[in-house]
Amino acid sequence: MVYDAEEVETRWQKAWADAGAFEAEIDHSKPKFYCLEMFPYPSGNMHMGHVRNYSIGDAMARFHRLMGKNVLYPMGYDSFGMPAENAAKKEGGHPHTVTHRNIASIRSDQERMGYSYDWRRFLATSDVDYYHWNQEIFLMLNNRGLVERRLAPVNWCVDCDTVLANEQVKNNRCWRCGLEVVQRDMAQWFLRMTEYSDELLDEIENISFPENVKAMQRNWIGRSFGAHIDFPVADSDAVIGAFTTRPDTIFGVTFVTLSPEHPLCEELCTGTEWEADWRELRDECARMSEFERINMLKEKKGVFLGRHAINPLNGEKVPIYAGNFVVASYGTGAVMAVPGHDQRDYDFAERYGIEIRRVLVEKEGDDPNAELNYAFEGYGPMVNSGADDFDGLAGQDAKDAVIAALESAGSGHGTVEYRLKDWLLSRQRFWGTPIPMIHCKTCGIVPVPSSELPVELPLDVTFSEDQSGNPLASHDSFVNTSCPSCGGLAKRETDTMDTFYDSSWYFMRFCDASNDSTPFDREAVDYWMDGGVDLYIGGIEHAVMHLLYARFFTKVTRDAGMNTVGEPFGTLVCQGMLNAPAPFCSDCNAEFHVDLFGCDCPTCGEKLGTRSVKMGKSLGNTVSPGEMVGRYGADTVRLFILFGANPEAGMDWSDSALEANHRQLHSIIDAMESAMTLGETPSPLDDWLLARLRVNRAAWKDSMSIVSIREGVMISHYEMLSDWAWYIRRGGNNRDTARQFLLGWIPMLAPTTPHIAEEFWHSVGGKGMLATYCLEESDDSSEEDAGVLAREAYLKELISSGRALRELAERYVEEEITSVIIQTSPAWKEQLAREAIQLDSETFDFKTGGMDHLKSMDVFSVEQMRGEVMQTWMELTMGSKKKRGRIHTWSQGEKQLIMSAIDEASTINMNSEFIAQALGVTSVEAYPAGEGEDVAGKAKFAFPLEPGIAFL
RNA sequence: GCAGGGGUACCCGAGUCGGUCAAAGGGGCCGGACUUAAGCUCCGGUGCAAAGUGCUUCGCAGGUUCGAAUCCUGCCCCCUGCACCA
Repeated sequence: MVYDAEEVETRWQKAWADAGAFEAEIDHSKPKFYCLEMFPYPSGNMHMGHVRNYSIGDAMARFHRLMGKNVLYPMGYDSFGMPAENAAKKEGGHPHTVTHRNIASIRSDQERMGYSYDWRRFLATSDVDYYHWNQEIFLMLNNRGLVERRLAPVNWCVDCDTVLANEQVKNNRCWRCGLEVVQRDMAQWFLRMTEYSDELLDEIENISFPENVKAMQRNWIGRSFGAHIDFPVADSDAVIGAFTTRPDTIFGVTFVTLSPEHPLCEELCTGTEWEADWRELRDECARMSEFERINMLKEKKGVFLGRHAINPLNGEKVPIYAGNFVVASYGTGAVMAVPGHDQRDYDFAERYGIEIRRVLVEKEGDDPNAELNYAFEGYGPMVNSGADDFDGLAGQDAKDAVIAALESAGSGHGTVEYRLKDWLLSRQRFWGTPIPMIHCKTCGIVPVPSSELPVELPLDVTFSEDQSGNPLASHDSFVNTSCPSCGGLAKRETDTMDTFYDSSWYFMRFCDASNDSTPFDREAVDYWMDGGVDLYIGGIEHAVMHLLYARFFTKVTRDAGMNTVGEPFGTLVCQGMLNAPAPFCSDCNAEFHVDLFGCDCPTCGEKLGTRSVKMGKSLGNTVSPGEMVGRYGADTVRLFILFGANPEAGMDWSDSALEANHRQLHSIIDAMESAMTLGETPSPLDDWLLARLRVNRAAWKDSMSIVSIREGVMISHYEMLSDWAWYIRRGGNNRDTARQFLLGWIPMLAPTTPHIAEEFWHSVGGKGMLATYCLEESDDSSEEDAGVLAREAYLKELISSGRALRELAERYVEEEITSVIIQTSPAWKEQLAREAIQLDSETFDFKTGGMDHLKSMDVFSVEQMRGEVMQTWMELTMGSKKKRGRIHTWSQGEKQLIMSAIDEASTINMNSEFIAQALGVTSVEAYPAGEGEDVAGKAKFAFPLEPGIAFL
């Protein structure tokens, strides 16, 4: 067949769309399956990373449709954000125009791939009919006390001209543009996500996210249990509150350290001889870039502030320092320092000559006064507390006792600290959801009433390169409004929402995407999201940000009575990197742009090699999906992507592998065509082929169910084809069998290569449309199949060992090899085998009773055979040093063959022509060893299912 | 430093409740068949040795076992995330 991929693919894409094949509705009679990919930011054309993401999702959506599930598989666009705004500036247009142009482009790329989305549920977050509901939800959050406006030091990105949330700062750099962020004090909107810290953390245990994602989230939330301890400052009213996870070391406190930025520092040392040193340290820390700071901090540095703090449990006075290693934003920005049991404090104390006191021993009975030459950070019994109540207590008991003492003394309490901060939501940008708040001089800040939503972004704004700041702020008709409360003149909030807000609930909107009266209907979300999205696929880069925000939103909407879900995502799969070759210098350990292929290293001058690295614009090692689809078709590209590696694994782009996959499709096409021309001759091969279908299909379902798509494709696109080829080679020639086989096989091709599968389906006269077809057969393994398969496997094995032997035989046989004599197992060995299998199935203990049993058997009575009989028996039951007994290694089917007394010799003779051909000889003859001449002394090798083979 | 994941043949990559594992599958390479000719398709080979049973190999070094890619201990290396978090 001439395979015109584009013609076939676009034809079926149209047919599927016309038939509404992928439109999903709530149907309680079927199990649901919600398959979702992280929706894209529409930046223009679809890239290979997208192709991988969606090909995985589409394969799973189609697979689950085949399995009879009611599948929801939607697509939309995360279309608010900076790039559109920047593009608009560049071309002097409006982000809305840019966005819609990009959406049209990526959508048409997706359609060309044939992804089975329910396009009726399309959404774009920058459309009013979406962000209207962002605002509605914002009011809900506000009502629930989860919205807060406060002055706070925030991360500011000069380049993006906006603040960033903590999650969006990586190594002190902006996650989007990479510029270093600076700190600013600003009034900002926050969502109080920390209200949900515990639930967000605790429920990680119960969701099936990959371990690394779970670890990152745990890490990010960073809960630590400990105590808050107040250290009064001597001769002052001031109190230093410190957080510690180790209250059991409180008697080892020999100084207290404040972060240089701590407000108490100034208060304590102003006007004293120590002020100058502190100012210097503070300024130095403030001045340092991230890079310097990391290097600097290897050296713990501090200054004495001239005052002392009082340990509330023993009244001891200890010096107060400011230290460069204390983080202002964690805990209280003050640390009780225990050099004996904290390495950082130890280093610091050593440097400044501060006492290092042991208050824990490693194990009971150790010398409480043994000198410490390193900080012992483990748990052990308390010593030297100066109070008998504590000495001897260890671990949690010790902590509890200290906390209780603090609480009764009124100078501290047990507490929990989190690394997680509230979500800084506001952005000083145009292209985002306007925060529905109004600033009124008389009433203060007033929310826009729900009835007046949506607050729309004005379209009459011109963007230009030289403009800075947020155009909303200078848009009079947007800004000027009246107060909903007093009716007086008021101004709108001009900050917009972080775009991560948009993606925090879109998966719920998809359940009810056209609802124009509420964000979504509760019934719809409860149906589709029961147990969470069944399969969520996307990149690891959202492990913390998006996935955490989405979990937070799902919990809040649940608490607001909008659904009963709680956790948004059931199974999460993070697809691996897509790599492609790029020039690489091994000496400099650096990668270069593809333009430098074959050149010398621009740094050191060595010849550049190549290395597979992440596809990306910066190196130019990208591959255009459009071009590949144009050349080979969408099915080939999908096959390559899905067969190249399992979803989570990284994969390398390879042109030759892509071509190989294209050839594979051609082979499958040829197989389909050859099937149409078969005759009507039944043979035992027919049973074999259909048994293979059942076995393969069962294995395929298992693999696909756990998203091991690569294993699934190996079966559907490779194993099945080899089985078909084997059937033909063996002389299979039955049209009915072929049809049955194809009707079973073609649906297995559909998840990966849906278009060509649909084409096949119609050419063999499959029922209805394959896209909506449902596999009903169950593939329970039957004993009959096992036997049929084992018989054929026996021949395959015979040929395979025959081939190996032929090569050896050639060295010994003078003339050209022309024939093969096969001596099969003598009857008595078969008898022993049957006996052993029988005994084994009765859980007979061969170790203790094996020999006695053998001696009771008839074969054993022939004296001159005893040696061989014994040896055979051992081979069957016990095996040798490195090989287990055959009864343990034979498959179920092989045992069946032996028990049913397969006549190996006649099985071989019936297939002698085929075997002869496979072994490259003109004749093959078989007989049981002992019933003919012992050719070449091969009788001794004859064993059940392993005949002795002689080449002549 | 902490946490998570890895190290398998020329390459990619399965395999880890111990034996059926010299180790699936694909790519590449080699050989054969078909063909006027193939870069097409099909078949076979691809650690060493060998008329079959043997040897060496799954990051390194030990250990458990009749038997280890698989289990245990220690070490080395790579990737990813967090990072003076008290």
